[in-house]
Amino acid sequence: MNRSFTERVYDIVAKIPKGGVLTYKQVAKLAGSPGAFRAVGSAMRNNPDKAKIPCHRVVGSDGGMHGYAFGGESVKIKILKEEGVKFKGEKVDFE
DNA sequence: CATTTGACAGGAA
DNA sequence: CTTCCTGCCAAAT
Repeated sequence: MNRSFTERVYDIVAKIPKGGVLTYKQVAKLAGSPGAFRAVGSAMRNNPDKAKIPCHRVVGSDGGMHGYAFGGESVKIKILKEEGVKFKGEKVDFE
């Protein structure tokens, strides 16, 4: 398991089901460091493989986004809607 | 080893 | 509701 925290994050994000969204905090927690949500964002920004890392399924604590490395936040929201995620204004609607 | 940075979170004003 | 500050963690330089 020579996997860095970031590697683990990629694995977790890649496992997010379609129509589902996890917060940076959740991903960080699942990755083993419940306080490393910042490192999670850094990993997403690196995004070594967008085809396997749906970073658009990772949102902030308020269900909003802070950026998207492949088109912009607007596109990110659009993709999530296409995935079947409900939106509340410009933020993901949890439930 | 020390410093800087970042797609964050939470609280205060 | 918006803006600023602080705290936390990991990777990069």
